Amino acid sequence: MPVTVLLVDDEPLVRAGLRAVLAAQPDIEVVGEAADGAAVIPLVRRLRPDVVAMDVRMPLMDGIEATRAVLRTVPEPPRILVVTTFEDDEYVYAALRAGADGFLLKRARPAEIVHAVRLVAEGDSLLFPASVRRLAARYGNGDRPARAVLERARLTEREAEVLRLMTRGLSNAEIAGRLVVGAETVKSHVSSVLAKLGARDRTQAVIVAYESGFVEPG
Amino acid sequence: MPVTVLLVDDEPLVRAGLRAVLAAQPDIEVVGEAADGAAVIPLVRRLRPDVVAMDVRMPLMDGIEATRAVLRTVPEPPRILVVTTFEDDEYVYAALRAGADGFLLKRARPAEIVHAVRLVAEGDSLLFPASVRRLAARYGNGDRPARAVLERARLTEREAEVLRLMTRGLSNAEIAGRLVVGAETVKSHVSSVLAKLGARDRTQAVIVAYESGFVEPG
DNA sequence: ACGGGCCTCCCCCGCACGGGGGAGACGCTC
DNA sequence: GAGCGTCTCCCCCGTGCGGGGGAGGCCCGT
Repeated sequence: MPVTVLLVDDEPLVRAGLRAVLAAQPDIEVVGEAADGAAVIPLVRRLRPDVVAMDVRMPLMDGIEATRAVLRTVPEPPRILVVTTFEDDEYVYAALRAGADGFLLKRARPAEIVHAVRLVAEGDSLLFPASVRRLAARYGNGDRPARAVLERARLTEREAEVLRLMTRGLSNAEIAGRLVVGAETVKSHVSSVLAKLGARDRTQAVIVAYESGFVEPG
Repeated sequence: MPVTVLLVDDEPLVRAGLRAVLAAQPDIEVVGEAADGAAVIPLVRRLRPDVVAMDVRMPLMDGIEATRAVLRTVPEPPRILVVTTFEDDEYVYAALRAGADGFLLKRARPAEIVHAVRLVAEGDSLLFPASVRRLAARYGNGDRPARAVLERARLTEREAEVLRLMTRGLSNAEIAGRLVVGAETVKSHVSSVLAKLGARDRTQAVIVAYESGFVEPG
């Protein structure tokens, strides 16, 4: 049973490119396309794709709104992979708050694109992929509703515990003391957390934890 | 004009100790004492201290509630320095959300105590003092209202900008690229931010930024 | 004219961090 | 019994990070 993907982008060229890259994979099937966010919901209901590759900038309804709409109205909604350009970086965090599961740069190499679709389809998050790391948002005056992204990041109990302590500002050594395990063990868990979250370092992991609602701040 | 301090702790011994340490300083004056949070508000209104050294655990009204009450009801409220024990670590973040300006361990050395009072009185924050670094909260199911602690942390424009980029997960080199300055310059600003926030590393700084409302997450 | 704050950049230095490997023990499912 | 995931710990290694200094230029207020 292949991964089914719905492409949403206002540029036919981009859709064609994505289709070409993804359809070349035996385990991925492009089941539909849409040119605007407004058309996404009925398509999702009908096609029930596993993943929606969602462009950010679109004429009628942008990707953020569309993401929010899909997640709010469709039961058992698909994973949302937001497709951005380098210029859209300010939308990254807004999209995360809207409930997106991953980000992908249009200029990413085909292998990265395929990888991202598979990852998100499997329930993992891809919040700071290598190609997005250089991005940063100016603001991101976002939208309140945030889905618990990390719940689907497949963190194990131990990893979640380690992440929680990371969000309290503890160093690896301090975490080791708290959990009464070796420092090498903590490093191991931290590495897993970073990989699963797509974070480069503990700071990015903590940011993801806050933005995704893993911790509730003031 | 010396710094005026109000001591709030249910243990007379602790009050006496704080009084002895602080009164020995020529620039610090202890103007009053209270044994419970419930007695704080009228005392603050009457004495108008610069700093309230507030214990966390107290019989009638704890330090968190008292902090919130003071900041809500008193115009031009004093700075709140929360005095904790090693066991009270779970209250640290709740206190921060309530609007506290700094934290201090009772077991801290006299010089550290004096330093903390001066820092907070000057408007700086002391959120991760050296003596509190080993602490960590389990949860911190806190209270929504959070005062903009960082507004009084005396960050310069540039420092605030650097902190903002830190909260977006950027490395020093990336920040340097964004601001079109040298990497050494960024390091300098980062160090200033860490010092002013009492943070040990950029991760703690980002946590403080989130907890204090410097960034609004999802 | 002088000081003070801010921004900029420089040096040296130690260390925690994170990547890339591997490996043994346990419990689970098939 | 074999396989898998989790948790635990180990190695090496590079480097980004942060502390500790310092220093020059700029604006601003007195």
